[in-house]
Amino acid sequence: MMDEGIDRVGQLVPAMPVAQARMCRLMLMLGATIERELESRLKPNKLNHSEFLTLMILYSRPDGSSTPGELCEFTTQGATNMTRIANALVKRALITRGSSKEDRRRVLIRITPAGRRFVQKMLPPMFPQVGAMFAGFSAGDMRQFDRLLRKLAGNLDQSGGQRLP
Amino acid sequence: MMDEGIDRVGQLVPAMPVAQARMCRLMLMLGATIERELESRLKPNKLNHSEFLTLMILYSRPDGSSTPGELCEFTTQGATNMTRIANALVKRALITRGSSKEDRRRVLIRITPAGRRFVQKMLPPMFPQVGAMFAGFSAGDMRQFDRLLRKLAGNLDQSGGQRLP
DNA sequence: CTAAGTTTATTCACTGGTGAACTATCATTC
DNA sequence: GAATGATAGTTCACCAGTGAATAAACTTAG
Repeated sequence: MMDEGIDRVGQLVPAMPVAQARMCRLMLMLGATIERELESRLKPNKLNHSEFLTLMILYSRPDGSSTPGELCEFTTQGATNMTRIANALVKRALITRGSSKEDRRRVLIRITPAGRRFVQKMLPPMFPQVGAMFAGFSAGDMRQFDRLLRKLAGNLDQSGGQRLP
Repeated sequence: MMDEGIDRVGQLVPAMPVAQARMCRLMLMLGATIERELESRLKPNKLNHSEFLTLMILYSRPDGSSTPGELCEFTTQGATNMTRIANALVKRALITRGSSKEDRRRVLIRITPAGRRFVQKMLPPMFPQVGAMFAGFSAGDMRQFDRLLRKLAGNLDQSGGQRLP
């Protein structure tokens, strides 16, 4: 039903790269679908996607700590939003916020033991669905898919990385 | 840099389907990246993604018309937001809003000649980048990628489609 | 025909995210 | 060692999207 739309636009505007446009649209749709699915799983835990991602990054760190700036970089969030995320997670006692000794501008964010327990409890129920997403994917499919996604990511880095004023 | 994070979480929580989780995260990242890229292209035209999509659907229709409800369905937007989108596009005279004769609850939305011209002018500058996204993709790659994306979409429809109370 | 239920769209209050301005600290240089 | 400039975070005002409540029109059953 989306394909027909793109085809028809391709007829009206013949210079359009139809196949690529279709892929692009597919990626956008799938990204949005997965995001909705994820958020619906997070909602019972009263987390949104960025809060979850932030918490997971901290969880994945051996020392369980980071700074707002670094978290912004890894989550591709603005600093403004990271402030709000940190506020929310601090309020729930999943992380702590303290100031660094060496550089008093920096804020040190650290996951708490309660935060770790929270993650360990929250993750497993999501596994079945993550598995189901890739039902019917052979080992070769997985390899191919990984390769193609990373190739696409590389191309996007190239063309999007033209950011020097 | 993301892979290490997932690997480490996989060590801490051994039941996790690491490969699938990685793909999932990749899809989310790519979806977000493409969306950002698209929106940065749309910004000079003072459109956002949903407004663009709405306009393109109307453009793709032979008669250039639809209703808010139908547009909600195709754009996966809430009715609330569609009202706002229509307001914005009407204000710019890219679409018109009129009420249906047969069913006076329905609102008829129709793209204007100015709207069509606008689309025809706006699209071509985006083509080079859409092409560049898939630079280095062979014909086989494109076929594989399409196949895998649609398989994934099918699986998501299955598990997400459990919506009957 | 009318009462109850359904569908279609809008309004309102709220959440999530962003850019611009601001504050505080650190680094550099004259 | 003050002045200038760069960095890290926060605050504020705004944009985009959502759920719940509402209004208007249609449908159906008695």
